[in-house]
Amino acid sequence: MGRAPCCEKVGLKKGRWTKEEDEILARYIKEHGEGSWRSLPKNAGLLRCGKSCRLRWINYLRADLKRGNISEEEEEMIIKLHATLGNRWSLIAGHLPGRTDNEIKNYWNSHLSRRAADFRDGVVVNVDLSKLPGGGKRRGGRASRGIMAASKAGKEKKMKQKEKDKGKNKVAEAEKQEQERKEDHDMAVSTPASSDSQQCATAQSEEQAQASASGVTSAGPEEEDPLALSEEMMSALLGPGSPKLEVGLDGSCMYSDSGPSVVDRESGPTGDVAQELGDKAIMDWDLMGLDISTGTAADDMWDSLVWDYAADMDMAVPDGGHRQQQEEEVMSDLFFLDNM
DNA sequence: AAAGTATTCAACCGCTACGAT
DNA sequence: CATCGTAGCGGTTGAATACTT
Repeated sequence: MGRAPCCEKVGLKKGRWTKEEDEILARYIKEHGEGSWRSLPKNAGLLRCGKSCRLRWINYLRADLKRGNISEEEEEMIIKLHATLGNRWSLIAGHLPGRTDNEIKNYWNSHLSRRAADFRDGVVVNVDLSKLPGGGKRRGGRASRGIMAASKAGKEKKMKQKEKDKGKNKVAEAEKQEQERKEDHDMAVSTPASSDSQQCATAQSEEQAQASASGVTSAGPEEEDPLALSEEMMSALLGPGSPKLEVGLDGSCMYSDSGPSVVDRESGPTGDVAQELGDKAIMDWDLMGLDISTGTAADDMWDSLVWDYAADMDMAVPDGGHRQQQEEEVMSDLFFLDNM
């Protein structure tokens, strides 16, 4: 015997909520409080299922919801949290007061995932958009929120368009530099993410690429990298009361002893091993077997990230067949590049 | 101005975890 | 322990809309 449906579907309204329905729901919850979603629509006189009511309340009607565009800070937070938590939108939303999981999920899917996907393979392609069919112009489609907001005023619109183009140039410049760097370092090829188990590495790869794309390595001093790995951000990721993270000269992440508490070396957030060095605990971030070596200064961390592909394979993928498969993927990527 | 296309986002759907019985 | 009901989560869908041609 199958389970009874969560709500009586017959005769219930679906689709967009009307203003009247919103008012009824909001008024009812104001009087009776949240909960009992199954009985709520009946009691409130709504022709909706409880699930729909709950969703409408949580995602739209709650008083503490933040309206308006996602700020740069929030966007940065989402990116970092997603790199750590994956698609656990409710958890991510928990770190962003006033934002719902649905909103964040939508924002990710429409704004951020594509950006991430562009760099997912770690193979950054330098493409002259002007040489593409149509001169690389977009063929229709709704503008992003930022552009939409700017389009409210004609002058602002033009200004925003300029900024947009500037951003494109910035990305292209970063890609160009990345390409040059690749030519300089034959082995500096990042690994394509091939499974969920490499999500952390993928996230790292994304961040690397995004940091690159945002001008860390090429932009002038006026360009502030919105996606830079900040100490505050990482500390926030580790939860309240966590010590600050510092990036060591050798690429290891280091907990500063200035933090309010000492991190249990056995249960670091994502690090596999912690070792004592003086009065500091140093985390060697394994990152799912991907070795990351950095340059000599933490400031240049992203600039000088080197993904030692061969070494990774030896260490992380002992299985010969799997290794060969991944090597083929990389070769495939390179072949694709050659034929661009 | 109309048609075509891309994008956004509210809402739905299916699944699962968890508490109650 | 098994079953049921509920809440919550993440994936997906489709209408609305913006933009280009």
